[in-house]
Amino acid sequence: MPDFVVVKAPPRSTVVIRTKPGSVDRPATVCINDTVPATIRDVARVSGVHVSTVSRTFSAPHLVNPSTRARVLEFAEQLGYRPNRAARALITGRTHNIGLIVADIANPFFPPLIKAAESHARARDYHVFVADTNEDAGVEEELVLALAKQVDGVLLCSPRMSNTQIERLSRDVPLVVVNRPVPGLPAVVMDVAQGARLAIEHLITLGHREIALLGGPRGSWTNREIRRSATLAARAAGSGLTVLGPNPPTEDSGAAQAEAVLRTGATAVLAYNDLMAVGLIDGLDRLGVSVPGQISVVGIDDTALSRRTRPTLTTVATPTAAAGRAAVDMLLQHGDDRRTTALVTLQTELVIRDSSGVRAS
Amino acid sequence: MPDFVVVKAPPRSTVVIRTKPGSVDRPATVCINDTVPATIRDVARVSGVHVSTVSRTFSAPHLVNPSTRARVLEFAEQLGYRPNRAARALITGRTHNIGLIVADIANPFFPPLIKAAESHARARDYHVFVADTNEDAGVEEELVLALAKQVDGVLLCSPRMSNTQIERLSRDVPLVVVNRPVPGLPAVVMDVAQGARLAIEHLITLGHREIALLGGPRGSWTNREIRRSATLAARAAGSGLTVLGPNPPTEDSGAAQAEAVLRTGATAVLAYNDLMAVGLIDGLDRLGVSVPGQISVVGIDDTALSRRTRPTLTTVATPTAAAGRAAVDMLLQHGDDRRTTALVTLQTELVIRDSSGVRAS
DNA sequence: AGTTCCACTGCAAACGTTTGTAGTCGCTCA
DNA sequence: TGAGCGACTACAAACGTTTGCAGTGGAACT
Repeated sequence: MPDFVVVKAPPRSTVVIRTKPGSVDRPATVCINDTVPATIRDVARVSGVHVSTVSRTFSAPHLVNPSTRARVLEFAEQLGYRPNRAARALITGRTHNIGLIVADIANPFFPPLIKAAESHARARDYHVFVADTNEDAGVEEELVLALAKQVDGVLLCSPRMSNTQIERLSRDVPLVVVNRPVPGLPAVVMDVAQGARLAIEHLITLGHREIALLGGPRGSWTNREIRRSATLAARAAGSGLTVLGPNPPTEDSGAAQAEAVLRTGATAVLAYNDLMAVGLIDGLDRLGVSVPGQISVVGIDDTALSRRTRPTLTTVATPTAAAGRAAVDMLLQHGDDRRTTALVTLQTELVIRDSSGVRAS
Repeated sequence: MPDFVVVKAPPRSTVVIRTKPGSVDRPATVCINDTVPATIRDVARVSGVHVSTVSRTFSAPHLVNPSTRARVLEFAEQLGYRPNRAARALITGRTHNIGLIVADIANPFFPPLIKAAESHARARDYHVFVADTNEDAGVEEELVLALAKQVDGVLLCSPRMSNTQIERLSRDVPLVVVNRPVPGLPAVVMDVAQGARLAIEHLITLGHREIALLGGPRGSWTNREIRRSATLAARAAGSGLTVLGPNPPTEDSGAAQAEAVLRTGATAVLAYNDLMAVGLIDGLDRLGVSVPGQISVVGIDDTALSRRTRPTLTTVATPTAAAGRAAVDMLLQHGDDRRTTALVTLQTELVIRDSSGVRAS
């Protein structure tokens, strides 16, 4: 039973009056301050122990006597004490923050990834900075540098930078790359090659012999993979594949390519992502071309969109949430041992819906 | 012309050798360390000035001699020096970070808001923590508390907490609330009342006399506003309005309410948000009810979805990006003067698309 | 020549933590 | 009885900055 009370009162400082002459080193009245947050020092004063003991109560509980610990915790609770992570970071060098850099938050591919990464990180007591580069490599670099001192690592999602740039940055801060393998760095990628192959095979099974590939952005590794794999799969089946692009990975861009797609004479199209596929369907619709009646369209990513369009979209499902979680895990593991490299490849699968159909004769 | 050179070499510490006996206090050879980041102290040593001068070079340039400043900047550049924001925060009390707490990142309402807020904040040299509460008030509170020490303020988007809770939290950290007015706190809200009125009037103009309101989540201020305003508008026109709910603001929930909507006998529905509207349309479709043939459906938010559904969705457009920017502005203004209160109300407008039509006779 | 002022720079304390080292105390064991 | 040990706690330095204060030298004014 502590022989002092906790009251509310205005000014800074925890120690106010000593009523009992006996307790010289512990205040009899404690002043909870409403405006200035309590520090470890306040807790120490009130509970009559040294700050280091309070510190250990939180960061190494097994080193402090259970009864002392209980008392400290009680006062910490009463004072509303919360450790200052910035101060802790200053001395330990670990911030318990991570950075998450994406090309475009509004692109429906990313929110599930962000959500999964954030909740996974928080479950491990990490907070997440989210930043948007607007598909700009320069912004990407600046952002990593700006965040470097505030985080224990950065998740670089679908970066548009060069490998060299990325490697250089990785000397300033641990990096995990998502959606692209970078030699010497941990990365998590989706097996889009497999997905693209499945998509092409699906279209060929439906009788299509001339297929168009609606390409994505220039810097994208995913784009190159899709192209490589689709070309191979088409050739293996003796079908033609016409590649269009590079194009920005947006809905508008997909719509704008509708005429170009028609000119290729293809009866089926594989698009770089759902967004472009949806745009393309709209564009074709405006030209009076029906999907899948006259042309089949397949997307990639299986974003929330794909179930909502009419016709619903056949697409390659990429496990974005799993990728977010995996990336966080790799970052937190590799925090110290930065030399370790690993490449996690996540499987993709084809989701057949209504936008692909048998070739019109 | 500085009489020392900059070379690459492995170990910590900037000062290595003095070749010229004359320059006792400035190193002749400088060791750029690849693994440990340069501190203000390294820059000071190399440029032969005190740390405080280096500090001022960055935080109060007008106080340092232009030529000194130039030299310091040059060496800072060469050493790759970047100020440590955590250390700066520790002493200034300002972190240059803000927190952004949303109910569900994957809800298409939020990404545009997050994107706008992040880019607006970054333009002002602030970084943004994004966190997701999964629509849980408890998580909300915990998150604000956890973030409090690391940020200069928090944007609370569509909070599910009680006003009392929010007010209590606002004593720990400056808060700006989005999508809900809280007495005594700065907030930015959308004029959904106006939007709901416009929607109801639109439906009435189309001949509908029995309208259903598909309500949203319990804690939502927006939900109450919509209900209040829709009721008023319907009554003014002598029409009936049946309110359903509360419901979770999700697509599934909208679909699940399809039968309940039919039972009300309404020929038109106003939904709490686009997500529910889209779900409802699906649900009705599954029951063989056509939209807008038999029932008209109007959403709220004008998310990216609404243009992509078939039929495209008539909906109330809320300026989410503008709300994000406004909230950031208010937070950054009110940082010091927390007593100031302000309520920014953003206009909404009705976007008429294909999901609403004249009442079937 | 002396005074005042200004522009600039150095000094040192502070911010809230962590952590290596050095006690102190009471036990156990020989 | 005294050495040794284990459990606990105090001390103090450190992390990388900012900032009030004091000091310096020189220019301008009287």
